[in-house]
Order: sequence, then C-alpha cells, then structure tokens
Amino acid sequence: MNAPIELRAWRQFLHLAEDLHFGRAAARLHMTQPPLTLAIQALERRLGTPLFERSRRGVALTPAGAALLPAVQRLVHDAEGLPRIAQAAAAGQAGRLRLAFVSSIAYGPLPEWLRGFRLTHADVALQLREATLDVQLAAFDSDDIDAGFVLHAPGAVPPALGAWLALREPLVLALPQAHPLATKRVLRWPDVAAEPLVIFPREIAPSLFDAVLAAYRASGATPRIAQEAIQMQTIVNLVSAGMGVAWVPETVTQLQRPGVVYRALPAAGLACETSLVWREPAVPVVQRFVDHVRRAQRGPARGHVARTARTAQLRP
Amino acid sequence: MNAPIELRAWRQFLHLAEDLHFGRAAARLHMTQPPLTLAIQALERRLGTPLFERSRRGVALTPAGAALLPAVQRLVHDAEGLPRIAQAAAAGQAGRLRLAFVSSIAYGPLPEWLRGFRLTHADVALQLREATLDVQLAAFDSDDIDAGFVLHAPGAVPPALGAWLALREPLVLALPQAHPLATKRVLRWPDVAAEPLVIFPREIAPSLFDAVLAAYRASGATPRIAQEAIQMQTIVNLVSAGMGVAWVPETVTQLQRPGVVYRALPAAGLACETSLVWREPAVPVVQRFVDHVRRAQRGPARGHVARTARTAQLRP
DNA sequence: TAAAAATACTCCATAGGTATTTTAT
DNA sequence: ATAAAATACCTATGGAGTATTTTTA
Repeated sequence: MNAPIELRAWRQFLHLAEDLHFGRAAARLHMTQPPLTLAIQALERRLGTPLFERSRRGVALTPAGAALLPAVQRLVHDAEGLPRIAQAAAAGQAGRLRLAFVSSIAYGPLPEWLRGFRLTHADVALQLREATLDVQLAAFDSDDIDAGFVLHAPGAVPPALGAWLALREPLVLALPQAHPLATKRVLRWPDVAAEPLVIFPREIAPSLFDAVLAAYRASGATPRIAQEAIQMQTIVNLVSAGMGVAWVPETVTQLQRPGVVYRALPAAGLACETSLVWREPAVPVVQRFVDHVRRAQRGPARGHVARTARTAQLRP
Repeated sequence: MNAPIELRAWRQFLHLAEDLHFGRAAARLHMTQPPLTLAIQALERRLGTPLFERSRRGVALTPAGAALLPAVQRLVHDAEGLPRIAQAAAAGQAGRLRLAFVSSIAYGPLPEWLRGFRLTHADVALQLREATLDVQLAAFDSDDIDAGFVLHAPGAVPPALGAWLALREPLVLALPQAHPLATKRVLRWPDVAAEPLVIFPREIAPSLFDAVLAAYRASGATPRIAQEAIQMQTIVNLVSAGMGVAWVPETVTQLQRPGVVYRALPAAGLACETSLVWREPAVPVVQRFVDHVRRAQRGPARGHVARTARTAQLRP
C-alpha cells in the first residue's frame, strides 16, 4: 500500500515527462508501452493525484506533474552520481581529510603542499587545525584527525601510527635586536649559554627540547629557562620583549617581528624534525596525502624559502 | 549487470550505516538478516568497492561508505519529500504562478493581494512581469503566463479565458500644476475638452480609450490627442511637461510627480475596470489565486488607498 | 479509421524468507 | 562458547512481455 516509491518509478515519470509519449518513453526505458502505462497509473494512485493529462492529441503534464519534474530531475541526477562518489572515495580522490599541524610547518612548506594536493584532489574536503604533539596524539586516539604534522622524529611516534620525516631543518638562534650578542659576527658558546632561554615545554616537542638541552650540556653549560611558550609566534614575541633568546626552526625566520634578529649557527649542530603522522592502516585519502607530501618534498627545489638568518660563527 | 541502483538499496545502506549491525538494520527495514547481507554484497559489487568493514567486534564504514553516507541521506530524504510536492501542487499550494499585470494596478491593491497570497502559499514560486493587454493576450496564447491583470471589462476578454472584475475605479483628471484649470474649483466640459489629451493607445486599453472618447463625444466635443503613451509613469511625466491633460485611474494619483495635480470629477461618470484574467480551465494554483483576489477584494476595507485627488465640480 | 493508450493474461527475475554453516573473539 | 555474518536453498510478488481492446481526434 504505502510502500516507498522506487527510483524506477521516478525514472519512468521522468522519461514520460520528457517525451510526452508512452510508446517512445517506454522504448527509451527499454520496455514496452503497456507496463509503462501500468507503472505510471500505479505512481499516480500512490501519490493520490494524476501527473499526466492523456488525450488523443498527446500526453501533457498536470500542474502536479510540472511541479514534480524539476525535483525528480535533480533526484535521478543525484542518484546517478552516487557510484562515482563511492569510487572516488575508495581511490582517495573524495571524502574528508582532517589534518592537524604544528605552527612551525605552517611557515614552511605546508601551504604549498596543501595547494598542490588540492589541485589533484578537488573533491577532498580538507579540515585543518593547528595543534601540538600531545593534542594530536589524543586526537588520533579519539579519531578526531586523520593525519598530522608534529615536531618529532618519525621513529618516536607510537607504533600504531605511521610516520614520515617531512622536514629536517636547522635551528637558528633568535635574539633581541638590542642585545649585545646581535652585533657580533662570532659568538662563543659560554656567552650564548648564559642567556636566559625561551623554549617549548617538553611535552609539546620533546625531541626539540631534548636536542637543545643536550647541546647545552655538551658544551658544559646548564641552560636557564626563562619562559616556556607553545606558539612560535609567542616565542618570537617574548624574544622581542627581551625575555631571552630562543632556538627556532629556520622557516620561522619568515616571521619578521621587529626587534628580533636571527643567527644561523651551523656549528651548533642543532636541527629539528617535523614528521607527518597518520593512523595505520592508512585509508585511501590519507595514503594519497602522504604520497603527495613525499613527492612534493623532493620535487620543487627546496631553497625557495627566503633565507633571512645571517650566518654567524660559533666558537667553544 | 549495470542496471541502475534502486532507492531500496540506498535505504538498506543507510540503515546499516546508522545501526552498524546487520540484524538490527534488517529488523528496522522489516526484513531478515540474510537478504540484507546479500543486498549489501550486491551493492558493493556493483559499486566496485566495499562499503563496510565486517569484523567480529562489529560493522564499520569504509572510507567509501563514509563519503557516501551524507549524499545518500540527502537522496533518501529528498525522495521522501516528492509525494508532498505532488500533493501540494495538485492542491494549488505549490508550483509556479506566472502573473502579468498592467502598471496601474501595481499602484493600487496588487502589492497587498500578493503579500496575502504569499502568506498562505509560501511554496508557490511567483513570477511577475508588467505587460499591456495585447502582450498578455499573446502570452496566454503561447502559454507564457498563467494569469494577468488587464485594463479591460471582464466581458470583453476572449472566450477561452476566465475573467473577474478585480477593480473598478473612477478616472481622475491629471493636469499640469501651472495650468489655468488647476486653480479653478469648478471646471466646464468645453474647457476640459479643449485641452490636448495624453492617453493610452487604443490597442493597449480599448475599453478605457473608448470610454474617454465616448464621454467627450457625449458632451459634443472632439478630443485632441496630443500624445499616446503606454506606461502610467510616462503619461504622468508628459502631463508634468505640459503636453496636455490625461484621464488616469484614481490609484495612479499615488504617483506624486511634481508639477502634476489631480482632480476628481465624479460628474464625468468616467470609470476604468481592471480584470483578472486566466486560462480556462484554471489549474489549481491559478484557481487559488483567483479565489484569494476575490476574497481580498471585499475583505480589507477598500478606502485604505490615500485619496490624493481634490474633488472638483464639473459643469456642462 | 488509425494511432495511441488501456486492459487482460502470462512469465520469470529477484527480493525476501527459513535453515544452516562459518567466523572471530 | 557464542553472537553475528555468510551461505544455501526455497517461495512468491510484481515488473515486464505479448495479445487485444478501447478511445478519440
């Protein structure tokens, strides 16, 4: 009685509404005229209103049929598009990609990587959020993100996650412009080590934190941590305010805050690793994104980020 | 093989995606588990990709299934709404109403009638256009409009059309403000009749044209037609420019053009009829509109249009 | 009277049911 | 051991076919 109306019935309505001729519409539907007549009658009975005006001079739409036509066209068209959605999603070309990232990578190659990914994956809905390592690990647990860039070595992420070294860059020293060290071309470890340090909290970026502390200890110094801050922006602001010096990834030098100068100190041997992390096994769209980042990483020449940190010498 | 996928299959997918449990989903679909298993398998085969991940700890959506879910929800929801569209259209509560009108009625009760009709027929798409009688009659022929307001007596429209006297209003005299007649309280027919006349062309509004000419002839005068114009706005502008005087429907006095004054001359006995016209037999939405206008015509008190024409006496 | 829609009936493809097995924890 | 999905097989509804009648311009 009030069984739901199937797409078959709407397709028959659509063809008849377009042809306005039972015989031709039936032929286009790969059927004969009598069953089409019956099907349309049944549809009209279930809707409780006629959809076509039959007369000897042809078939015409009633007002109800005319009102239905555009809606049915949309419905049938939408239904025809569903298989493509499924196939595209299975191939990683459609769907949703929830991506988290630490702020530092956003000053580096991430925007370009995203732009390139969008070009070839227009039907993937990208959902971006900035988050630190600990927040991202929790988000993986609760299935709130699909992938993320973290300040961490690829080998150090939990085993349930896949990881790939997305970016390895030297750490450079951020100094207040007014600071005496800012004018020297040759820095000495004891002078640098004596300065108060602005740094990430250890839980946010353990590998970066540990690397900096190890370098200080290797030179026999103990760092004085003046302030901890989570955002790159905040760290640079604190340096600008004269709170101390900071070791930051080289790409962050793009943040040209007045009152801050950067010094590249290759001799310090300090570097920072950003990994792309994802839940294993990777669903197709995540796999596509990982592959894209791997390819983009070596494709376009790396040096396109403006070097804004003057190089200085470092002596023990 | 590539037979189209029916709504039945999408409904089954939808219920399973919501329950993530074959047994319960089957029960909600008023069927048993085995045919649902088969149906989902067949759907996955036809799409060429699995939609569900079956494991002992439950059923989960694959990326393809997850991408499909919102689209299928929309599709099934849209399909469920179609019967309502058909029924509403059959009752005249949905669909499209293409309405033409002469400019004069737009200064009168038409806006209020349309506002009221919209309130009770929110799902009717109103398509309005201004057009003169001759254009409207041609548009009825080519099925470009469903109904129209014309400056014509209801009895004078072609027999294939239904008609209803929507508005009967006196004609008032529009005079240039600087004109000597504008200062007098008593006008004489010979003086009025001697003035050059601005009027509609006869094919645009035959009944109005003929009524004016008959009045002139009854008083023994022959009107001097200075200018013909189609738009009310244009006629008033020509009067303002001193081209002559014009007889216009009373509601047009709402057009307060500087340099024009209006004089109501009841003794002239000149009136103008606006009819609502439609193709017979009226389709439901047109019938609803006609009924609405009939009711609105006597419902709200008529005098709400500001009287802006001073009454003057007219002597032979 | 002729073209097209409606009716009458026949058939079979397939959606769904029942019984049972397999699977994974 | 058990809950749930998969498989095997059966049934019957209803969608589509052929033949024919009715309708109306």
